[in-house]
This record gives sequence, C-alpha cells and structure tokens, in this order.
Amino acid sequence: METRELRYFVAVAEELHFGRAAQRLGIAQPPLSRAIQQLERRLGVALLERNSRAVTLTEAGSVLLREGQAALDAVDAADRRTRRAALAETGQPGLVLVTKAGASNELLSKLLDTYAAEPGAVTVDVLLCGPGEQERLLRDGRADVALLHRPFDSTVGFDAEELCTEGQVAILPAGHHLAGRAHLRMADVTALPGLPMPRWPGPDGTYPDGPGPQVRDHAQLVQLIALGRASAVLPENCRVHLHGDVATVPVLDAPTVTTVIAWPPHSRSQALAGLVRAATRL
Amino acid sequence: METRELRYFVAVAEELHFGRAAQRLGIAQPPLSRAIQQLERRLGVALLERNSRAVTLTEAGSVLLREGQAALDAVDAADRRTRRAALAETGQPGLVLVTKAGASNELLSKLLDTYAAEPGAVTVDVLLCGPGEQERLLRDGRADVALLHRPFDSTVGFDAEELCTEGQVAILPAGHHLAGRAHLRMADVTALPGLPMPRWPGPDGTYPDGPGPQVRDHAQLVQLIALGRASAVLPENCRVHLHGDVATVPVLDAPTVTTVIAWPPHSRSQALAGLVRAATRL
DNA sequence: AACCGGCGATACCTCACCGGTATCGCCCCA
DNA sequence: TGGGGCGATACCGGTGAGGTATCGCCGGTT
Repeated sequence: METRELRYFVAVAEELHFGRAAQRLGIAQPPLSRAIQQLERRLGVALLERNSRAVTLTEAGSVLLREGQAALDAVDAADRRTRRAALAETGQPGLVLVTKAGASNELLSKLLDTYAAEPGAVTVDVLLCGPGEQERLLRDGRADVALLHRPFDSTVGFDAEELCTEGQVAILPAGHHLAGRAHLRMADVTALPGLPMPRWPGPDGTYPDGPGPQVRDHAQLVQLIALGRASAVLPENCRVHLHGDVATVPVLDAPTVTTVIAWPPHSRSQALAGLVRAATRL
Repeated sequence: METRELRYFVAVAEELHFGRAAQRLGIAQPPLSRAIQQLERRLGVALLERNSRAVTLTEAGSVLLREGQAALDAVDAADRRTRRAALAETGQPGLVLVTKAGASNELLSKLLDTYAAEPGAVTVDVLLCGPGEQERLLRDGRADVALLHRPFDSTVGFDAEELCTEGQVAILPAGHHLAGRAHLRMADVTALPGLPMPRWPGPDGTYPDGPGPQVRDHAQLVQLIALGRASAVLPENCRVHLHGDVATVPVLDAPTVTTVIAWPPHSRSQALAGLVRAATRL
C-alpha cells in the first residue's frame, strides 16, 4: 500500500465526497475515483458504500481510516525528524518541545535552564499549542517531546516520566461571593449560575455543543473570567500568571494533576535522553 | 515520502550494501541506487556515506531508519487490519491475540472462555510466539491484542490493563542439590556451576554472546533443564505444564512478574473492548 | 412528467517515472 | 599493473498516474 493511496483514501473518508476530497488533494476527481477503486481491488475489500447521493464508510473502511491516519502520521514523522536531524548537524534546532500554552511555565523554564547547563546540550525549540493538540504533534513528528498533564492528556502510545503532581484551584471573578472561601468542592463550582465552564475545541477543531463560552487558550479564558462570563478549575501553578481581576480558591475534591514528560517510544536520540534525565532530576 | 522509497531505504540501511539490498527487494541494483539518490534529493538530506568500499549511515540516516521502520510497521498494520476487518464481516477471525508460547496458559483459557460466553463475542485467533516478538506483531498488525509480562516485555507505545502479578520460581533438574530447598535467592541460582541460564534470541533473531545454551521457547528450555544442561527462573504459573523431570523452587528476591493485556492505542474496535472488559473481570 | 443539476464512473490520451540491461569509474588488492 | 567488487550513469521500454471530455444515475423542481 502506497502513501499516496492512503492519503487519497483518508481524504475521501474524511470528506465523504469525491469532489471535495479531490479539491483538497489538488487533483481532479476522476483519478481519485480510480485510485480508490484500485485500492479496493488490491485489498480485495470494499471500503466505501456509494449509493447515489451519499458516500459512506464500510466497517473495513473505518478501520482503514483510523489505521491509515496513524500510518500517515508515522510517515510524516519520519520525514520531519529526518530533516530536523540533518539540520541539527549544522547546529539548528536539536529538539522541539511542545506544551499547552500557559501551563507548567516555571517548571518548563527550570527544565530548559537545567538542561542547557548540561554538557552536550542541543538547542530546544518550544512550541505552544492548545489542549489536546500535543499528542498529534508528537505523533506526526512536529515535536519530539511534550509536557502533558494527566488526567487531561493521555500518555497512551508514548513513553513518559512523571515530574510533579499538584491540586487544582477554582478561578473566579475577583468580586464573586465564593472568592473569599478558604476552599471549595467541585459541586460548588460546577453549574455556577451565570458562570459556566468554558468549552474547549476537540481534536478536530470544532467545539462541543452546550452552554459556556468557546475558548482556545488560557489567556482568553482568564479574560472571560475577569469579565465575569465564565469560571474554571485549573492546576494550582496557573496562579503565577494570573493578576488582580480574578481569585483562586483550592478545590479539595478535584482530581490531582500530574505533569509528565512524554516522547515517542522508539526515540533513541542522545539529546532526548539528556533532556529527560534533566527533567527527572528537577 | 512514498512507502516504496521507505522500504528501499530501510533495506539499504539494514544491509549497508546496495547489491544485497536490491537482491532482498527483488529489483536490480541501478534502480535502487537512483531511488535512494532521489530520496536524498527530495529530503535535501544526506542519508548514506558512500566512501568507496563501505556504505555507512549518517546521523539523519539512522533517524530515518528507526522512524521509517516504525512507519512501515504502521502501514503494514493498516493493510492487515483492513483486510481482517473485511473478513470479520463474513464471520472469520475477529481478533488475533498473541502471547508467549508456554506462558499464562490457564489465564488465557479462562479469558477465552469468559469472553466467548459474552453476547456479541467474535472468534479469537491465538498466536504463539517467542519472547520479544509480541510488540512487533502488535505494531505491524499481525495481532490486535497481546498478553505481555512486565518487566520482561515493555508496554511502551501500547495501551494496557494489569491482570495479575506473581512471583518467580527457579526451574532445576529433578535431582539437583538445591531442588529440595523451600526457597532460594537470586544469588543461589545465577551462575550455578554447570547450569547456566539459557540465551534467548534478540528482536533481530540473533543470540547474544556468552555461555548457556540457545533456546527459542519454553519447551526447549524445559527439555534442556531436564537433561541437566541449564537452569532458569520463570513466573510461577509455568509449573502447570512441567512434569516430573524438573523441580521448582520459589525465588524470594526475583522481581515479580505482572501479566498485562495490551493493545495499540488507536484501536476503537468493539470486539477488542469486549475482550479487554472480559480480561479485567477475571 | 420532463428537465436540470449534482455526483461518481468511464473513455481516452499524454507523459513521468519506474525498472531493466549495458557500461563506466573508482579503488582495493594481488 | 591487471582483476574484481561495487556504486553510479546512460539509455530504453512499459506501466500507470493525472488530465479532459463525457456518460449514467438519481433526486428534486416546476
């Protein structure tokens, strides 16, 4: 099975429309139709159901969609990491670390300082992204290593070391009547009248239905809380980049959050090993 | 990057010889040389160092070797699992479970019975293999789910659930002077004069250097022990398929062995979920 | 009921590129 | 200095990927 065929199939399977898929791929529709037919013939498997007016996935088709996406990510990762390895020989970015924007900031800066002081340390690029995007970046090779936060992020499929564990705090508008409490319970802060929890985008970039404002990063969220339009429960360390307009109150029964450093399991890079060693020594 | 190019590069990188690689791929040498050159040109990266008389990998080349092997496994997995999904619709093997030959036998049969009794259970094929081969089979799609034994097998890169934990016992020839002891320590059984630990093949099929007979599975090992040519330390449950010629003695300070059920993290199959549920209920 | 429009499949053509054979150039070694 | 092993180059033929034009089917509209 060739990568080209996989890319074509994944495009059609995601769009469920040959015309749009062809457009997205930058080719005409007839070659796309033929390529999919040929793939089905070579596999000996029907992947798509074309009853006129609609294209749907067969059972085998949805398996190939999932597995094909994973395989394409792996191929992209091979491409990107190879290019990066070649650049690294000439000096440039040795490792790319990805973390959620606005999370674990002081841990991250300590880590970067500690690692940079090591002999043989390479340059580390830091990539910030929204929640849930890190796994993808790690899988498709745009990043080599990530700071993840369990239980929000899953470390399944990666190798990981735990770095630290912390409780969570509620973030409330400064004048809110609960802002003065010494501590709260989850039941106190879920469904606060007029202060809904925000909605984060899913892996596909769309927002789930429901109440609450749509946010893309912590800065947006804090602004909305300061405006009295939302509330949130976040790990303690986010306090360091909050200012006077919001209050933080520990939430006793919120799940604890563990920060871990994670990387693809087949990495055998010297640089990555050094960074992980530095992290576990913090 | 196309799958064909990756396969070609991996062959050359493993053989470090264009002629042999071409032979292994079933093509002539000149097209192979050209394909590699083109890959290097497209990536803009030197992958191989050809000083006359020897081919060696560059730093970027070894990155592409590792990442490329992982990517090819993922592509193979997509192919195999798609074909299997299509067969499953017509009734045949719904899941392939792989485990080390001769390990966790009664646990496995209980698991298969429990699962088979569930409504909607599909047929489960059992694949037996040597130690260290399971991860590979899971990665390239020849298997869907595995019984692994920590700490011998690594579950890195997979999703897993723990099933049970057990101590280890020394396996000795029936008449051995330590066979009557109530228990032993690791120090007692490592380097027994005339009873070396066996050597198992590595992932590449070759055996490490050193003393001790080469073995490929538990049956061979037990036979060698009964003949007084080897000894071993294995999880307790292996007792059930031993016979009179060998003795087992608990080893108090051997690491405990945890049997886990593991599967590729992006699986979303209903059948797999049912099997895992059955396993955790045992 | 007839027509129109959207969509996937088919027909047919062109050209890139993949693979094969023959041969070269280089270098180690006898 | 000549031979042999090895990778690169030159050249050729066939497969197949992609493009354009068009068909066939079906559903909704008037």
